[in-house]
Amino acid sequence: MIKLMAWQTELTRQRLLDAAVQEFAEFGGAGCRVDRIAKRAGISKERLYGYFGDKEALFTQVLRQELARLAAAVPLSDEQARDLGEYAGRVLRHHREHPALLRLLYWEGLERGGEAVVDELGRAGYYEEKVAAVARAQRDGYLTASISAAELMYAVIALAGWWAAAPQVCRILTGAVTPPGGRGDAAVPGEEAVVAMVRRMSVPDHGAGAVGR
Amino acid sequence: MIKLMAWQTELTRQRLLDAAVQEFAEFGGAGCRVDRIAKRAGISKERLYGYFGDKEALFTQVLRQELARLAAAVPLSDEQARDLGEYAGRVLRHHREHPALLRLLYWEGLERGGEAVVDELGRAGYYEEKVAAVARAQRDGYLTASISAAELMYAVIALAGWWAAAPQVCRILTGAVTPPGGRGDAAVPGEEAVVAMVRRMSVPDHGAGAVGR
DNA sequence: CCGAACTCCAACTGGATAGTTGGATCTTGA
DNA sequence: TCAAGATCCAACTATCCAGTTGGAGTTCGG
Repeated sequence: MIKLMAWQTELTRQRLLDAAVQEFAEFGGAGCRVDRIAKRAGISKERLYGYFGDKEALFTQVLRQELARLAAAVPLSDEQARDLGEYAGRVLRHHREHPALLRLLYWEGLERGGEAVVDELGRAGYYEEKVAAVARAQRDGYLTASISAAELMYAVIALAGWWAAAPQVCRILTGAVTPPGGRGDAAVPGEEAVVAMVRRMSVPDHGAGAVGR
Repeated sequence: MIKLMAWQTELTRQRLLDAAVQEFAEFGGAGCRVDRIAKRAGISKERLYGYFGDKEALFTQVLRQELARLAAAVPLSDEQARDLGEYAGRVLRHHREHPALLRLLYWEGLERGGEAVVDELGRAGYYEEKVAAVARAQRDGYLTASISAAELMYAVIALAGWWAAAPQVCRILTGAVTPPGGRGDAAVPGEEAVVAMVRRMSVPDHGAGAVGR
């Protein structure tokens, strides 16, 4: 008989995981503190080690779970791929609502980007699907063929998410210099602007484009 | 009489600073190790503390010096602002040749992005100049006016530099999944693609645009 | 009610690391 | 040749932090 896990164990585990996501997103792998995670979760450190083994394993777990979810978070059907700008807008909105995941992605990139990364094959699937959808939209004349599908996806992701990687530059760019000891807010680029930029860059080259008509 | 600094002191200092740039770029503020910096520089740790005080001060120094240089690195005259794509290409090339500085920028963004940042006012100047140049190019009809100058600059910087923030995603996007224990290379987007994307998004809206003709 | 598993907590260990110190050696200007 | 300051180096201290342990309280199934 399999143990039925009555009790709160699943909840406890989840609380720890959630706290870890927040902590890692805020401080990264090198800057985070196990004690802080436990305190944040309201769970004893002993439990954390009981469930996850060690900090490294917990980090890996967090990355695997959250970044796979992130890659799959904003779907892209063939239909939708015909207006990449709209898609970029949705990606931007998603990131704005879940900035922690975006930061997680960047920590992973800076701290471990050189090595093979957690669940690389699995995550690759999500991106491949989207690139393929874009390629089909190009083939059918809804998007320019003068830029590769992968590079169009690159542009979408970069434009929709760069602000979280360098918020200080965004603040400077928009002229919102942080004055007293105030915590400068995110300074996300305007959604309409991102939508417009991606549309303009991806629109078919001339004549009877099918997009928008 | 001012002390003339004969001796190698300036060189010693510079070696330490250079090593610190490399170390910080590689590991960030939380992950770097003072001993490693000293060893990398071939200078004793004692000297490092003699010159810079402590790790925090050294980090601040590195950020101030290198990131101000980075902001000023790729100039943008009014003339050049008329072809933003070409400018994006230059920025990309610069980043590709000095990836350490780009990583420095991202570490700063992730670790300290929320707070007011080193030399924010000084650095703002460099960006303001460029935004202003773009705005003039828009006013004169060389670039679309449908996207704000600041947001166009945002796009240029994001497209030219995002790859270093999330190299793992770039690797996945381009299908170059890291196989053995191999250190996956940077997977920088193609320069022509970036140039093309920025040109397409910034081209004047219709009719007698002055660009490229 | 009992035992097993869950939980807490505080104290502890061990290793890594920031920063210091003292003494030896070398460089340079006078 | 001398003094001052630059450099090295190895050892040292103090702290921080990951991970462990033991004991006590709690909650469930039976």
